[in-house]
Amino acid sequence: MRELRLLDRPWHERYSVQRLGEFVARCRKRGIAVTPQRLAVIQALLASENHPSTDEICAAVRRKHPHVSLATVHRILNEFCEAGEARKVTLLHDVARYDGNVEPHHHVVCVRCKRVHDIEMPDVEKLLEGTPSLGQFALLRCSLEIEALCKRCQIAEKRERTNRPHRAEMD
Amino acid sequence: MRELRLLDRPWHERYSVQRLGEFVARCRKRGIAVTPQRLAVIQALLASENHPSTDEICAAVRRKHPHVSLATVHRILNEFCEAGEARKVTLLHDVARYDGNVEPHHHVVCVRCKRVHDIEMPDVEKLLEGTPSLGQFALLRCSLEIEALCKRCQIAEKRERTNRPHRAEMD
DNA sequence: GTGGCTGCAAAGCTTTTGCATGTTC
DNA sequence: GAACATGCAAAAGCTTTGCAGCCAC
Repeated sequence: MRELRLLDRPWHERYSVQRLGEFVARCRKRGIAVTPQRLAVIQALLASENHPSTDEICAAVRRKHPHVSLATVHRILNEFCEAGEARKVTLLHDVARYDGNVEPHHHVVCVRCKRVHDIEMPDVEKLLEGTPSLGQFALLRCSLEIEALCKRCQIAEKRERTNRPHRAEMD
Repeated sequence: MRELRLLDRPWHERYSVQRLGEFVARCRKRGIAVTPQRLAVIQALLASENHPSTDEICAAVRRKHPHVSLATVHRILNEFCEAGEARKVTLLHDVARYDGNVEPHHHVVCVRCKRVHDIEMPDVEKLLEGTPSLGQFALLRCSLEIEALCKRCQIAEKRERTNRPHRAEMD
């Protein structure tokens, strides 16, 4: 399998320009107001090639709008994730979680209740064979995180969707 | 690829018993004192099939040792991770990190400085094809997290290992 | 003009740290 | 007995929330 490669800068550039161009239209469609703060946050987010923390985004935003509050950046980033404008890299970030199983294995995570279960998938480790490094990174090991919905949360989501007046919600 | 499966309880049981049996010997080998608190934590960790938070471990430990402090559980779990007795499921847990790229893609993470870079690996998405669910979990999407060391940290680690162990650098 | 958005400050959580005391080897 | 581990409480981070004022639509 020889498809493993870092996403490069030209790709990133083209993607960002396109997303930025669509941003206002997407907000309108979702009924989200287009404010200077939201524009500044999406710009900072798309400009960054690291995966920035709220603090870093806030610092970038403040270079042009020094008055912007950290709390607002938090609120905006959360909205963006719900709206599909951004993705939280750290699904399980709120509390540290530990695993007594130190053998190589992978995880299924319920995106709603954050329950985690181990899975076995021996072929995944092979993905790294023959690729000791990637750009500046020396590869050590890999683990697959499968996002899922557990039974209990499937039922809860269905109930919520039928009971509650529907927002435009795309999966 | 038909190897995807949840790790089941019998496997977990056997593994835990073995690890627990080796625990004291492993501590001796590493020069870590065997205290009642550390024993209670490793027991709680191996007994759990969820991936418990520090708080949950502490609650489990307190059922037998009501005096144990949450700070101690934190300290012990961190030690266990360094000693290879446990694994932190949430590598990037300290701060929330966001990604402006909402297309399916994967990540390389430097385990030392936590720098993250996007990677493309189209075949990985195919791992889930033909497996809509696993046990109680309805699968949605997956993302591969490759643990690695970036150039800067490779150099830093090498320096640390050859020089005497000074840990005076942070960026 | 109105409903939603923002800034500020305070509160809420999780995790870490300092220090005196207690334990392991 | 010496070095290390623990408990407690306080501090340190990150994130969320309440509320008055402001702005996009």
